[in-house]
Amino acid sequence: MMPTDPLVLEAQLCFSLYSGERTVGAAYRELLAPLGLTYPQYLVMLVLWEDDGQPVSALGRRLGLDSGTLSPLLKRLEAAGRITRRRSDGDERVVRVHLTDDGAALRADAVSIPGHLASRMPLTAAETGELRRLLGKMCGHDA
Amino acid sequence: MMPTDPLVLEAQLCFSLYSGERTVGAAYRELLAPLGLTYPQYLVMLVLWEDDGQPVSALGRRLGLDSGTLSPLLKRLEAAGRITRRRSDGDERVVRVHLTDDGAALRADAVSIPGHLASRMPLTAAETGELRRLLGKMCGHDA
DNA sequence: ACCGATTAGGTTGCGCGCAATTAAGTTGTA
DNA sequence: TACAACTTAATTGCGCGCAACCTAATCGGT
Repeated sequence: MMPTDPLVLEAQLCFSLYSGERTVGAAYRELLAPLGLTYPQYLVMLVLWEDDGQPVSALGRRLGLDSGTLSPLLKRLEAAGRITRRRSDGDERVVRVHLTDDGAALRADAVSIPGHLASRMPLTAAETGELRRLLGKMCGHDA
Repeated sequence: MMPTDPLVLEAQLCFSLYSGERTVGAAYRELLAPLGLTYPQYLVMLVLWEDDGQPVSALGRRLGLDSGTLSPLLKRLEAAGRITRRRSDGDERVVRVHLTDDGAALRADAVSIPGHLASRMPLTAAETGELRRLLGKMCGHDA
């Protein structure tokens, strides 16, 4: 019984993750193209649909992204007419991100996406749940 | 019993994957910095350590990357002295990627990386295996 | 031998991610 | 009230990923 070489590509979790993320990303890209959203932009919109008017910092905390990523992304969403950015009244440092009517309406077109994606993935609902659980545990989301 | 809103960020597999990939990526970045390699460059080196002198197309097939990603990445590895690129003798279209002595020697510094990473991740070996299995199945790597 | 189709790789353009820096606003403390 | 420490975003620079396009080399059929 030979021990598996630890440096074989497929033996490394990193490659499964790397590869899996890009596979799912490609599927989302396809579904999101009609909405005129990229995959990260969709994630930002999800957070805004949950709770409109959040500061940039809150979006960053929720998604694990910093201003270096969010600032230009939000600028593009603003240019596309999906959001507006306004300095907060109380604290001029914070920029609050608000949905436009167009941005809020986009939610209706997005509700079907998780279902479409689940149906095209060769995993059962139980497997998907287990996958989410393991990924969450991996990131230290204690549960 | 309310049904969970399908658009809640955390209910979506995509976000677990997105987030997990970046978490693991950050861990690799830290371990790879002393070697002067980025995470994708490390994946390319893994493939070359397994089998030196492969054409660019073979690297792309193995990693799921196209020339738009690989060409500049390989150029940077070449500039760093880790690889060389030579047109194939038989077919002038194919470019074969070869490790330099430096690139080959780097393998010795890399063998400890998978172990270090596994030890800092809050998953058991069994969980990691299950995670890899699910990710593989998700990507259609029939097994 | 010729010519269209195919294949391999490179280039361009754009949108992330992330580190590092900067600028502006706010808070705490003397 | 002055002033240093802190907080919030924006900016810069670089390296991916990927789509779209381009060029050069090879192959296939006639």
